[in-house]
Amino acid sequence: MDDMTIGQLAEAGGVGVETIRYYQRRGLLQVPETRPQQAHTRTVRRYDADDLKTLTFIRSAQRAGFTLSQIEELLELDASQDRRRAREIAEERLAALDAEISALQKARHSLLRLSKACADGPAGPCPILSAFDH
Amino acid sequence: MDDMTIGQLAEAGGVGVETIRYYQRRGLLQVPETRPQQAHTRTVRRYDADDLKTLTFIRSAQRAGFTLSQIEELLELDASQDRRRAREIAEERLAALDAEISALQKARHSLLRLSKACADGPAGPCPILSAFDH
DNA sequence: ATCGGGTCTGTACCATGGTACGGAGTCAAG
DNA sequence: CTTGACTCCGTACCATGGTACAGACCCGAT
Repeated sequence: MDDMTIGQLAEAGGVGVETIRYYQRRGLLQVPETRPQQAHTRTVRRYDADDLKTLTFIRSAQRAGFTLSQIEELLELDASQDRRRAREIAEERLAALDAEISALQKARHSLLRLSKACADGPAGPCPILSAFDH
Repeated sequence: MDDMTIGQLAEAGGVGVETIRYYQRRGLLQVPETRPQQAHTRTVRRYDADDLKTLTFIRSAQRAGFTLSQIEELLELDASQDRRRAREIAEERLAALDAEISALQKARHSLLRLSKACADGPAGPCPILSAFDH
């Protein structure tokens, strides 16, 4: 888990190498120092379990609907331990999430009706354009 | 409701004029003929209730998570009355919707836990980075 | 000592879903 | 018959979240 190359980190996090570099460019993941080791210089960067944890967090937060900008803020809050703001953000997203969930559930109902209406056999209507007319 | 200008259609559909033109470019809304009227030519295009219905459908279908390309296909299916394919698409989206809903519900739980953990007062942890660790 | 595969840096490009703008034409009201 | 608002058309630009090079370099195995 510790001391990975970028390729191994990507693999472990289930993303592509380019995605990691992109997160680094955005400032979501920091770029580890390329510490010259012993006598001869070392130019490949190494990543550890903390980096993987951050990466995993980023992906989960994305799944929760946060944008990368918001995730950036969350990572800063984690560093600064600003619990008030953290809570605020969580609750905002929570409210948005509830709205999204109920919108999706409405859509789900409409699609279910549509799918039934368009059952096989030539009879009856298959009113695509009216599918969402409540 | 009938015989609107593009601005009125946009207003009625709750979108911007540019959005309508964009949908036209994408082929989701057709561009009405600029029928020369009586003696003097008429160059502004006119829209009717059917156009509004299509526009409304597009927005609803978007809310249901369809992409504009999929919506394009749905509009074609509506024209051709291909009920088998229509049903297929509806059911695919339905399955995706169920997956999305349950992902959002998981996220919701995580955020709820986070928001509670980050309650005011200095005590206890506020583990942002671990918020989604199951 | 060399070869293949991974890494590094920078820059370019992609899809999606719009949004903005310029310059010309048109339309209805005063 | 002019003015102001709206339309038309083309083209350019935007944000988001990546993805794809190219041209170096480095590193471990053979």
